Amino acid sequence: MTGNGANSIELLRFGQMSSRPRSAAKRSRIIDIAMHHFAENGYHAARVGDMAAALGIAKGSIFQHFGSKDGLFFEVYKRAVRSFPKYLDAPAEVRSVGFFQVLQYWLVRTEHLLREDWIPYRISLLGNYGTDLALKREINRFLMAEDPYGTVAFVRFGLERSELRDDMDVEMIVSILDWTIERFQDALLTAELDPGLFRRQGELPEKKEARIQQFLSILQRAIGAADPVSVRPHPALRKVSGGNAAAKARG
Amino acid sequence: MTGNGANSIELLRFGQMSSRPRSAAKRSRIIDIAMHHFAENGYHAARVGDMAAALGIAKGSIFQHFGSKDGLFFEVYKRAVRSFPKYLDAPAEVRSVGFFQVLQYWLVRTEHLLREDWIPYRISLLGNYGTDLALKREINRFLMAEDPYGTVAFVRFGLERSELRDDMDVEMIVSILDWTIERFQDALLTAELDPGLFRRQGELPEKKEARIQQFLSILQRAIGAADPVSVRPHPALRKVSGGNAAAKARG
DNA sequence: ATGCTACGGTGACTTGAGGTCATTGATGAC
DNA sequence: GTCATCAATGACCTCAAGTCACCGTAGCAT
Repeated sequence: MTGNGANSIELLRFGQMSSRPRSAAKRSRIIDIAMHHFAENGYHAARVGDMAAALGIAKGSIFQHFGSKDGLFFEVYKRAVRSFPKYLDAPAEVRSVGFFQVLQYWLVRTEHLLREDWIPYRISLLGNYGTDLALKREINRFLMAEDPYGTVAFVRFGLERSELRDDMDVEMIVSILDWTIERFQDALLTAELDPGLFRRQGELPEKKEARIQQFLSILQRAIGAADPVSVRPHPALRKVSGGNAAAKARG
Repeated sequence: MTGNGANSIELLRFGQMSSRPRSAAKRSRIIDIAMHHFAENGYHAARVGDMAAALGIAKGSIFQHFGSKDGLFFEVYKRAVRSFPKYLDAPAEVRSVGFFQVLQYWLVRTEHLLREDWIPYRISLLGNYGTDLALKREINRFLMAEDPYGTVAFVRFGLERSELRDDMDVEMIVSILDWTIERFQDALLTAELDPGLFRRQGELPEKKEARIQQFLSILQRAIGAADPVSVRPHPALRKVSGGNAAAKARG
């Protein structure tokens, strides 16, 4: 490489340098290419050697940075998952309608997000189902520690608005949400991405809409407050509901 | 091996012989050992060579029978999953109480079943989360085709007794049940078998009971009929519109 | 400028597990 | 007793993960 000096100056301009400037930049490039390879070929079929070749570097370099293929994938997974929006990133006008409106917003949009950018989604699928139990344990630790979708904050949001049952542990609601949303999304999305990977749900687009509404109504009954219309007028956090999502979903 | 003749005679007594008697018996023995190896070491760490050694046969034999490690694992998985009880295998007196009683019965007992025999459970965990997307696709095809837990029949049972909402597709209820039960069981069980693999739920035994009750109540609200007390023995059992479930949910 | 040091990059090498196949040996039919 | 069939064998192949001794360069001290 000839332009090293220029290179680090350029890096400086992006403010990417910490103590190990070139290291960080290179790691990032590796993760980027690796993400494509994993997404396109799956975990096992993706070869570290190919990634190195695509980057024009030696295979050993990758191992020096990430220790192992698992380690590399873990970094890829974290980046992919962090690139997803959090629940409360929904537009303010949607948030103001309420908890279940936010859910609906994301369920409907997931498909569009997927089409724009299927790679991170595929990575998360691999991390959830297609690698190895040891790695999955790390992944779950990460998900619990970082809560990248902001599920906990989202549930608190719903609780503050009295839209969720307050007679259960927060942990329980969070788990239920995480589980069902994840599976439902997988079922919606993999129909096209990986046909046959999950119990098929609504192959037809218009059916898909109906499924989402059904699913939301189920969730609302499951974890929603008993009477979502009568929001107790708490002086401090009085957010008058714009109605309950399930009622709207029907109409 | 010396007792081949005696061996096949013994097999005859069990009526296990089809056109390929020794083949079937050997396949079975291989699957048995393989199940132990997979369960104890995980999918990747389990070595086909070790299994062959443990069986006192050549590695090539195993490949001749199953084609590949994936193929072998698939057979192991099928056997493991088929060894689990179906929902409606619950005792008649439990069944007669109703759908959710059956669910509770199994949730409470799962732990005991696990302790008696953790190996098939571990295999199903591997199949669900720890192998490879291509294999997982096969597994899901199998689960859909065979419905080894009898979820569909179980849901029909609940519908016939008017204990489940009849305003949703059966498919949807089945999916919800499959997803949540699987994840809930995983969360309950892996706390000890694979610490850190799932969001922890009830580390303490007495908490575990409470979790099960909470979980059941959630499920009941989600997919249960609006008024579970009034079980109407409808002769024609179809389309008894139960009114608005959410409104009555608080009882 | 010059030598020194530390560190990231290199690629040939090792390891080791999945998978193959020509050969062998046993089984059952005639 | 002979032969055809087919499963069992184990030496062999392939191929990708992972290692390591060496090297070149950057940054520093003199």
